[in-house]
Amino acid sequence: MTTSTPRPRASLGDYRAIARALRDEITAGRYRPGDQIPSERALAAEHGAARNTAREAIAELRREGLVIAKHGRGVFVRDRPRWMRFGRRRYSAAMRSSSELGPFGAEAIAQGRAPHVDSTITRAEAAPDVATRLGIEPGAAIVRRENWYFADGEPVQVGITFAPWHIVEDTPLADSADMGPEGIYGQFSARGHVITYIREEISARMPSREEAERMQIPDGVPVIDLWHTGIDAARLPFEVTHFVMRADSTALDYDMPVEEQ
Amino acid sequence: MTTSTPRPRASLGDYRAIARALRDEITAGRYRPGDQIPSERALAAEHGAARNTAREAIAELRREGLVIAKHGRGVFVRDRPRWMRFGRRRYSAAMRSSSELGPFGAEAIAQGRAPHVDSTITRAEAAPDVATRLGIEPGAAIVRRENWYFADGEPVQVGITFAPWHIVEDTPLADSADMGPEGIYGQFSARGHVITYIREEISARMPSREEAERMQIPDGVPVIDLWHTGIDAARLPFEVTHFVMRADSTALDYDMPVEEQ
DNA sequence: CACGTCACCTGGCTCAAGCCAGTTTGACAC
DNA sequence: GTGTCAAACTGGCTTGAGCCAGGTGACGTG
Repeated sequence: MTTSTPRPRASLGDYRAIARALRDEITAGRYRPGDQIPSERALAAEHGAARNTAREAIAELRREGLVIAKHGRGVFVRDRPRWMRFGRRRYSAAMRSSSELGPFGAEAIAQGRAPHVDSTITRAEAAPDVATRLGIEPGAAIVRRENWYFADGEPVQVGITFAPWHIVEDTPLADSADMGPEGIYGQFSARGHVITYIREEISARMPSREEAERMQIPDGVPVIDLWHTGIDAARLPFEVTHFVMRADSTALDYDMPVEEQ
Repeated sequence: MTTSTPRPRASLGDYRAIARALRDEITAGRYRPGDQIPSERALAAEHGAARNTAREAIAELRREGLVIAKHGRGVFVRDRPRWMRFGRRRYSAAMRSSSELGPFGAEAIAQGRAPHVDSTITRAEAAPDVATRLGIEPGAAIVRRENWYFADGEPVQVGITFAPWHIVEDTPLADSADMGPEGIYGQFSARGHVITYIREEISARMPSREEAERMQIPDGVPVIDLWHTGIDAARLPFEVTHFVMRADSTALDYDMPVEEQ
């Protein structure tokens, strides 16, 4: 300690107060999306607090997803990303034939964003998660199709599709990224599996560190974790897809009859 | 500074390293749910770091939802909460008549947890959010039924139901918590609105500070934000409910036909 | 004009110290 | 035995210092 001053107990020195002040200014529109907020050092001076305290206030706003810090550049108010909505209709035949882009591309364009998909296709063995949903034995041969979906160059969701190998064998499903004009469900149709019912299991959680890095998810943004199962007219599951979606830019939207079909 | 020692740059002094070490011990089962992990001071000593650094490591684990800190007592490994699943069936007539508890109570009991609901019923005016979903004018008279759902005494979700006043007038819906044996949808049925379709708009986000406090949501746990609309056989919406659910203990589970009914 | 380089910003992280407020525990008085 | 109260723990928060690394722009040199 420099001197033995009893530390005058700073006037307000509360990181929550600083956070609140900033939050208010942001929500009031004094700082707009993309604007830079004062630096940690400036905030500290302004509030008569230590830099660490200002830093803690900023950490709180980051956790809330209000701001985003860029090393060496500053802290900026987050853009409220545009929402992309997905629901039951993305699987309908109408959607399928109306667009070469698939449901993701169609929604992206509807939101004025440029879609782009990266695919990696491999053969694999069914993990228990997948096997139970497909009604097959764990370890059975499957195809694994990992798709990264980008809007305006930003990754917004990943979907990993699994299907039994005996269904996809000798079709583009087994090894090609190009699903033709009818998309992936057109290919399954051609093999006799018309998507008729879907099951969607939805939860949310914080991304793992790895997911946060690969999807460039800022602090304070959760992900939607969605297991989708495609079921054919014979009530047999033929495909499951595990989606992980940025929750700040994705909403799910379902309408359905209440009673059993 | 006490002296002008050049600070020997701690051996590892990385909060991420400490966090990783702890995380590994937790996932490996060395610390089990409910166990107390070493105190901030002990961790710091153990790793030859400053207490602040150990503290930062713990903060990371809290954000990840792995541990929970109790002031004055210590830091404990979180119990993995049991999941409650909700889906389309909770609105079905079968569910309605089978249980006096409603879908929440039924699911809680299925999970071996004791359900409990707190209700506050008021008359209000429709906010734009609500009005557009109900297809009425903003500001129109509505009933507002706020329900807090508890499992084993812990609040796990809130649902605020809104319905037009002209529908609920002179029924228990307008002012009573007791919905009778058929539950809330039984009451709507009696007024000519049989729930036939539902629309569910789902997203996820971090809880606000206030929500986190009222629902006792630990750090690092997001919430599922669900707008539910009840639609009758004439395709008219008669009720909307805004749910906020702890995402670490709630999953949504829908199965539905792909095509329009 | 192009290109480097360097000062000066930014946030990221750490340290060592200290005060405060909850919680537990055990010694001591009654 | 029962109650009380203080000591010794816990986490919560703050200070002010310092080093590091990324980013930017002015300035100077070729």
